[in-house]
Amino acid sequence: MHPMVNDDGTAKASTGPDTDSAGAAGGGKARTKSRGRPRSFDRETALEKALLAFWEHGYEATSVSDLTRVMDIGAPSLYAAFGDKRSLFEEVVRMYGTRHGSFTDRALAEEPTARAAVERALCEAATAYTEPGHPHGCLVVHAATNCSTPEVEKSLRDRRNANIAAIESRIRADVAAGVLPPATDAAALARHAGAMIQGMSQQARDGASREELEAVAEIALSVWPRTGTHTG
Amino acid sequence: MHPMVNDDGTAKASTGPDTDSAGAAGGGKARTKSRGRPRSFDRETALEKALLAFWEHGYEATSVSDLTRVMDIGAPSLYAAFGDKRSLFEEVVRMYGTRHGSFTDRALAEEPTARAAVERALCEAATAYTEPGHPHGCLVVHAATNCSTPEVEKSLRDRRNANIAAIESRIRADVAAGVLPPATDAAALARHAGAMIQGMSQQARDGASREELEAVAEIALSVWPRTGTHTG
DNA sequence: TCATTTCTGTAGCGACCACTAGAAAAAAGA
DNA sequence: TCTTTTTTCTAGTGGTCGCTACAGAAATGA
Repeated sequence: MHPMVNDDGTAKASTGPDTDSAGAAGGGKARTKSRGRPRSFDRETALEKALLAFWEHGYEATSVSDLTRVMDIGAPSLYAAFGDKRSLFEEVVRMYGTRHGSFTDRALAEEPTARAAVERALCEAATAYTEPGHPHGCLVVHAATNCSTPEVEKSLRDRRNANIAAIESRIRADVAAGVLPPATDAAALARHAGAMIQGMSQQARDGASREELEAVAEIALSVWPRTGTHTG
Repeated sequence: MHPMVNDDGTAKASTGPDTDSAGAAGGGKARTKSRGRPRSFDRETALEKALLAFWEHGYEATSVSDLTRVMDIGAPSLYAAFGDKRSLFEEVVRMYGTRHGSFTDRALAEEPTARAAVERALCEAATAYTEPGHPHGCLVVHAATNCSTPEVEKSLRDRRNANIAAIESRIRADVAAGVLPPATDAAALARHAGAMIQGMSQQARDGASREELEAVAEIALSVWPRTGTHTG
């Protein structure tokens, strides 16, 4: 009845037996074949379809009936495989995070300075938010604003604020390392970058092209002292 | 049956007679007393309540039953006075525009330079978006994202893009007047300001304080050459 | 007083919402 | 083959959506 998380990290409602399951004392994923009727659809493919639907229309405006149509499965199959609508959305958000929404984290981890990381993040935002093949803008920014389910709204807001906190922490590290001047207002600079990314996402939704967003990003970047090693 | 616009500029469904109405040849608003049972609520007060509800929860997530509750009127009264839900929302957006959402237009009209206008707009945005007594952020930005009624979504998007176009046109005027260098990318600079305002609105929704937004605005303003006369 | 006009409350319309009971179908194990 | 397990399809559940028919209430004009 209740959703659970199984060994491949995905939330499921009733996939996998409710009994002691695989590898209670064994070696993990020994069970390769389940026992009953096999699923007639590919779970990940269906999840991708759900991602596109939620990305385009948001959590509330995407009805279960919309979902079953684009995923091409019946409602009972959806509920059996993904739990309820909220669990499905949470799983969609997780997939979005790993596939489309991790460029800022990657930039913060891989670039040598905060300045270079933000430069790369803004530049990649311009690309990602206008990429063909999926809706424009950021799902985390737009899929649960004005949502009558407060928990869903909060979960996305937490992700947005966590992103800004990560930028701020990277900036503080540079200040501590002497890469940025000690008087740097790390919180404000991080919030500026976050607001910029979110504003660019809104602009992408409103029709701005990649080139236009890149021009915006370049302007926004000029507020940073040029101390990084990443030369755009 | 069909909504109509009467002489005070407000959209109404069946307020005012369908006959030749007041002042077909007379002096305008001669009719002060209507004929039937008088309305038991103040139309503007009810509209303000609707504004707050739509502002907080957005177009879709605010149901007619929510509206009748906060406006403290019955559904038939709502429909008689405001038409359907969409007309009511449009009127709410108009009220929002005149009461809360015109600071950019005012700044563009009153400040001597584009730079000063954007500075004032960003500063007033920080104040307006965090003002107590009403929801944070901008209704035009947040009330109809992920809306399953495309016309409503488009109407707010048009307003956002019109705002940016107005900024761009003000910048072009300064370029033509020699206040800004000829090489200025007016479109990008305007879009940057628009994205900044929208990002600040999102930040306000996500919990940023007025002071935090002002710090962001100050950073964002540093991309402009300091040629204005408005000294913040 | 009475007819006319307009608004208000009740009560409910069909459509859609998220969700599910129950039976048939398709696999594995005995 | 027969049982067990799981998924599928059909057909709904109660609830809410935006919206309205209808009758009574409250005003004006005759």
